[in-house]
This record gives sequence, C-alpha cells and structure tokens, in this order.
Amino acid sequence: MKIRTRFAPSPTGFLHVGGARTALFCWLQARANDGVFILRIEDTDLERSTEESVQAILDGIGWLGLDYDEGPFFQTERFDRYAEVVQQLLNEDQAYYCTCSKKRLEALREQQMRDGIKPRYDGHCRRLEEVPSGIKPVVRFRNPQSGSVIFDDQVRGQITISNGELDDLVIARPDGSPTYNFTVVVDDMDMQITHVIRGDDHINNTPRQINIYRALGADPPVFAHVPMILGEDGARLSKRHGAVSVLKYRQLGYLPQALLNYLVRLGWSHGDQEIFSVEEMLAAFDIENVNRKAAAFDYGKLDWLNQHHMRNLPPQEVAEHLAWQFEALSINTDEGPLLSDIVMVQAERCNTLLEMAEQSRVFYEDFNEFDAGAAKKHLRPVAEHALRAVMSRLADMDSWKPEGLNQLVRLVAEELEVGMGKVAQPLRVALSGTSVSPAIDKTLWLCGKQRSLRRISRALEYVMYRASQS
RNA sequence: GCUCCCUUCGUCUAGCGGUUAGGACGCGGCCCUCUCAAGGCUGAAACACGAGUUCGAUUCUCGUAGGGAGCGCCA
Repeated sequence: MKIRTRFAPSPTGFLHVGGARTALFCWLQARANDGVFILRIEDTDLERSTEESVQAILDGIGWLGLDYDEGPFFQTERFDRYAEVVQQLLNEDQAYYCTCSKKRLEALREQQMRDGIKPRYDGHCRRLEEVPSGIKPVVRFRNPQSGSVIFDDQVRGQITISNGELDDLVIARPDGSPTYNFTVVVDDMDMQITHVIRGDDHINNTPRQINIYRALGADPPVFAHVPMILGEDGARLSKRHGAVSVLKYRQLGYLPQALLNYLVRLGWSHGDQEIFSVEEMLAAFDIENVNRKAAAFDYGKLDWLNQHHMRNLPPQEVAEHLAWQFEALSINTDEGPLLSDIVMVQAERCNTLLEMAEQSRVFYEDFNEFDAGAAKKHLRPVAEHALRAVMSRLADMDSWKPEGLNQLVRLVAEELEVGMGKVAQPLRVALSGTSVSPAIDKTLWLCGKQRSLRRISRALEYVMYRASQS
C-alpha cells in the first residue's frame, strides 16, 4: 500500500521548530517511500484560528522546502462530512445526545478530583430516551467500557490503555460543530492516511481515536509519536524563550538546509553522521529509529551546522539566501563584488548569513570613521611606508586577483624587512576601518581596485594628520 | 489526585549482557597564522538511585526519585 502521511497544524500561531520537525518527519516518511505528503489545516476552532497563521505556516514549510502533494485541506470546509458521520454514529447507537449542563459537569469533575480519581464523564445521558425541547444537546461518542486499547507506536513501542480510563468524549457541540478527536479520525480515514506522525502530546488521545476508527469500521493507521523540543534551558518552549516561528531562523541568517539538518538530528541519528543533505536524510531516515526523549534546542550546534552548509553548498546557491539578508539590511549590492565571491571568502568566518551580510557591508558601502582602537594601534606614523608602498604597487596592478594581491603584500613586507603583520594590519584598518576582516589579499580583492586605493589614500591622510598633531 | 510517557558527558547522541562507555557541538591546552576565523593535534566531561535476574549489567525486570504529557463543548 502506498504510504500517505499528513502534517495537520492548527492555525492558531506560527510554525515553530517542534511543528517543523514533525512536518519534516512526515515529509521524509512520504518522500523516502515514494508516498504522498498531505497538508491539512485543522481550523475547527473558529475563535482562535486566523488567516495570518495559515499564511505563516504555509510560508514556513515553503521556506523549508517541504512540498506537499495534496492540500492544503481545511477542516472548516468539511463540516457537512463530519455532520454526516456524526449522524451515522447516532443511527448506529455508537453515539448519543447528552444534555448535561456545563455546571453539572463542573461539579462532577470537582467531586472526582476530591475523591482522588481521574475526572471523566460519568455516562449520565447514556440512556437518554429523547432530548427535551428547547435544549441543544452535544453528541458524545459511546466509548467501550471494558477491555483496553493496545497499539504499537513506531517510536514508543507498545502502549496499552484501559478503556476504563477513557470516557465518552464530545464529538459535536450544541451548534453541531465537530471536535478535534473526531475530525482527525474522519479526516485521516477519508484521506487514507497510513502513518500518523505527530507530537507526543497526542499519545493520550490515540486510544480514544482508535476506538472511533473501530466504531466506524475502519483500520487505524500506524502511529508514531515524536518527542517535543525543549528550549535551551531544558524547559518547555514558550513564547518567552525559543518558541519562535521558523521564519525567525531565516531572519537570524540560517539556511533552511542547516535547520533541516539540525532538526533531523534532534532525536534521531544514523551512526556517527552529523551532516546530512536532504538527499542523505531521505536515504537514511527511519521513523522507527527516532528517540523517545524530548531534546533541548542548541543554537551552538545549529551555528556549526549552518557554517558547514554555508561552506559546502554551491556558493551560488548560498548567495541567493545571502541576497535576502542584504535586502533586509537595506544594503545595495549592485556596486561591488559578486555575492558568490562574498560567500566563498566569508563562509568560514561566519556562523550565519546575517553575520556575513553585516561583515560584508564594507565591500559595498564606505565607512564613516576608523574604529578608534584599531586606528590608534595600527594607523601610526610607522605605517606610512607600508601603506605608500602598497598603494603605489596596487595602482599598477592590472589583474585584480587574490594570488597577485597576496604576492604584492608579501613583497612589500620583504622589501621593508618587516613581518606581514606590519603591513597587513595597517592595510586592513585602512580598507575596512577595523582590525578584523578576511585575509588581506581577499579583503583587497573584494574591495576592488578603486575602492582600495581611495581608502588607503584616506588612511594615509589620517596617519599624516596624526603625525602632525604629536 | 489519576493515567500514560521519559531518564548515557553541559547539550545532541552511539550502545541493543562482557567496550579503556564511542562520536558531535561547546569548553581548555598546543600547533598553524597578517586580524578574526577555519584547520590539525590534544585534554577535561556521562550510564539518576536502589533492589533483583545473571558467572557478569549502561543494556533485562521491579521499585524510588526527578522530568514531561494528558485528564475540555482547545487542537
């Protein structure tokens, strides 16, 4: 049978890393097995669902490249179908009307808590003959009262829950709108989902869902409950820390490939391999090898992976993502080096594309003044000879390539009989305004001839001015 | 409170009865070096606890402790 998986977020917020990883696992399970990946929006909560959230989720999985084959389906567009199934269960006496007031339910619950037992519906309306007029009843699923539900979770192994722990859950509200545990089953059944991969906060819902499948005469799918992702401090992700949209990671300068790589390794491993391209994930991923333990998110490792991918992906491809950063920083890159050249030089020196863009601004825009500390240390009178020597030779350069530039700087150092540092550091400050930049030949290369000459000349003026002041 | 789930270096993990408990990130040291990086070498760092089972437990079983989730007319 063809594997069919689905990612079914509710649009009450953005797509965060936990959801993104679940989506990734669903996607991998489908793609690796020539299956189908479906996107379904669970928007039955009219109060909290928003258009913006739907868009944020779509944008998030779009950025990650988790393309879907069917959908997005919206549950709000399937209300007729749910009503039909509710009626079917009612007709078969597998569901019943319940007129219990919320007040009674609350009192019941309080009493049960006091008695130290698990709060659950007591079946008060199980034998209700007819609904009094004027009362809008809810519909409850008639859950089996004995026996237990046993299922084999692909991640957790066998899980057993006694039916005695379950109660008759509401499947339709007074206004007829369906509830979550019911719509999931109807949808997964109708969409012929074979593998339900979701967060482990749904483990407790699974047995009751399985009972509904059985009542409908359908075979339950395979379940796989993946652990959640914790914040860096090991506490649950909350709005306060870490629970941010995956799109935030784009803003922070992470490549989607890096985030996917990080996410797939969180709770899953394949020998000692740390680096995975999407193709490699597809080849090696197996949902059964996913860990049971919740994992803490670690930005440090994400940084490392991000740098790795920035260095190893084709520069041209990374450049496209880098362009997004420059745009976000309002840096015009029309006049200056190719973005792919920036990537080749800067990738190993940065953890994120954001850093890369910020540190490369100097190749596109002039800086206002020298960093005080750097200037004080390196733009001293003794630097004059070196700067002049370099400048005059640069003026004669016709081929502006790193190799030639490197030779040139070395030659100057040799002729002046000083170490490379005595030439490179003043030059670096002259070109970048700071004491930190790529290797000096690369810095010259990226600055370009005109810009380099102009900046060295300006630095010389600064050096002369200082000399005159002392 | 009740039910279910989880527990190897700080973090992510390997391990599937006998290992000097391996790798990765991070951290320390050394080397390289024109700055910052990157790279190379190297060091510190873990089986939550207690009983069993066994010739032998990180590994199997049961407790304890700690953590998480669920117990809605939310999803």
